[in-house]
Amino acid sequence: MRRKGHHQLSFVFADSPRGGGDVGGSGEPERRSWLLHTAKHKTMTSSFTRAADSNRLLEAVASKANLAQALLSVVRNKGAPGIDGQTVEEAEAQAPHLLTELRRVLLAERFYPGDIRRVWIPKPGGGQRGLGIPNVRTRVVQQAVLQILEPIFEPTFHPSSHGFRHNRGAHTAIAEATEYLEEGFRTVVDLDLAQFFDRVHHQRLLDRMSQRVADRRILNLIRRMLRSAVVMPDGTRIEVVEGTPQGGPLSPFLSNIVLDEFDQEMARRGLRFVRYADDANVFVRSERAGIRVMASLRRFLEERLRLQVNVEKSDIRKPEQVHFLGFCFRCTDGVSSIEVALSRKTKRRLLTTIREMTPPNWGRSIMTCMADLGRYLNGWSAYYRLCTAEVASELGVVDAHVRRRLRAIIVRQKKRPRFLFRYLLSRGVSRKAAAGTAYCGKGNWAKSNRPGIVRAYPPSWFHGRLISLKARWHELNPPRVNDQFVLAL
DNA sequence: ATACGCAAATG
RNA sequence: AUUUGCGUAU
Ligand SMILES: Nc1ncnc2c1ncn2[C@H]1C[C@H](O)[C@@H](COP(=O)(O)OP(=O)(O)OP(=O)(O)O)O1
Ligand SMILES: [Mg+2]
Repeated sequence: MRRKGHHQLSFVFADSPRGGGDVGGSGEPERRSWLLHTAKHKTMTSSFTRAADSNRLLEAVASKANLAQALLSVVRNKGAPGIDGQTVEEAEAQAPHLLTELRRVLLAERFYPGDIRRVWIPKPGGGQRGLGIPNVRTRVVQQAVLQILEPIFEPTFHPSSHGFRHNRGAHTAIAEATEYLEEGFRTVVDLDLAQFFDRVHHQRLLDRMSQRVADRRILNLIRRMLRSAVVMPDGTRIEVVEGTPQGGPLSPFLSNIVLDEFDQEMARRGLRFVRYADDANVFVRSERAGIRVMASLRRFLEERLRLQVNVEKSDIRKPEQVHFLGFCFRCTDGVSSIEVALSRKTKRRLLTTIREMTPPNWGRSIMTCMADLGRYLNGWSAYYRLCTAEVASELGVVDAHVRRRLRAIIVRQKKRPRFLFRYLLSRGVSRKAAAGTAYCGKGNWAKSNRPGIVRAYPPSWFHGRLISLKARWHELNPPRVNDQFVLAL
């Protein structure tokens, strides 16, 4: 029962103000420097109210420096406006006024968070994800709370929790998972929660926070923000009894507080696990153990934490079958070493985005296409660089595929076979090879692989103009020599 | 070393 | 929210 409302989608991701009427260049960099300046005294504020048992945490949250810092990061994120329509640019323009106003209203405990705007975006695996976009000013408050509470909770979170945390991420998570597999725990209990953020239990969360946070005013503030009603794209207003908005800067942190209880329980049972947000992988030695662990952990989650397990995503899997953070694992028989490989979904998605970014009917110049592709492939390889060397060698065929897609564009841009023939000659291809490409009588895709065009655009031509996934892997994986890292430049 | 900006990825 | 890569500047 999907509703219309897709037209609002573009609004959410509407990029910042390229076409906007910012005429007077006056003050644009000025107010930014004002923000930077007032955000500077961060060290002072955090020193006197760092302790969790402090009764004056709200003063720390509402300090000018902290609010300025919070506004800066909200502005940097360039998010969409909330239900009050205020954009991040407007908020930045009114920064001095906004900050004093927020400070006043927060300290008086009269901050009104306003409703949350619901926006539907498509999920990668099909279905729709309901984002909750709070007002910009509310996002600033959430960010301000985050900056104060995070240092308090962060040190007590479990080391096997890697999602949304400082100095942790997918790479540390995969590293830890690989360790467990190498130790011989080669059955994976993969647990994913259903609609995780939407089902966070408010009272449970606040109770757990109250064990560490003495200042009740902070808890009341968070409670009020959690209870914000949601306004659907069609205007219907819905009261909220559970969940934390997917789009609030504080939400990921709150979700870690909720699932920290789960981490402690798994640790208490002596389980080896890696958790990233609502995706938990538990490593056991046998399938029998896996079945037992799956059942008991599921009971714990559903009965104690009141969270529902997503039965479609959750299962007991062999390392080759898992899809964890985009990776899967390969156990070479006998040897203890584990290969980190691209999961099937990841491979498929890589190829489809390459295909989408290189349409045969590309209208602009081939160089802009290669620039776009380069940006994408560069970021892609930065993330997937931690796959093992064996996998990296397979990336060579992807590179070749990319080159062929680009050659197909070049071929098509020459419209007629005769033009292509002459163009190939001009690039120094022999008459025979040029004719074999231009007049082969096949389609552009077939032509893109023929010797004529390949000789006009050989791999060496692409070298330096377009990044190669395989080459990037070798650049990014630090070449190690005798326990010493060598850095060029 | 710090900070800003762009990009990719995970959830 | 976090991470990583690149660029710029002090
Ligand atoms: N684009 C996003 N913006 C903000 N939060 C997100 C985003 N994607 C994921 N999250 C957060 C909210 C989700 O509840 C949580 C877990 O993600 P995910 O498992 O993919 O979806 P889900 O748990 O909400 O639904 P599902 O039932 O499909 O598992 O991560
Ligand atoms: Mg989930």
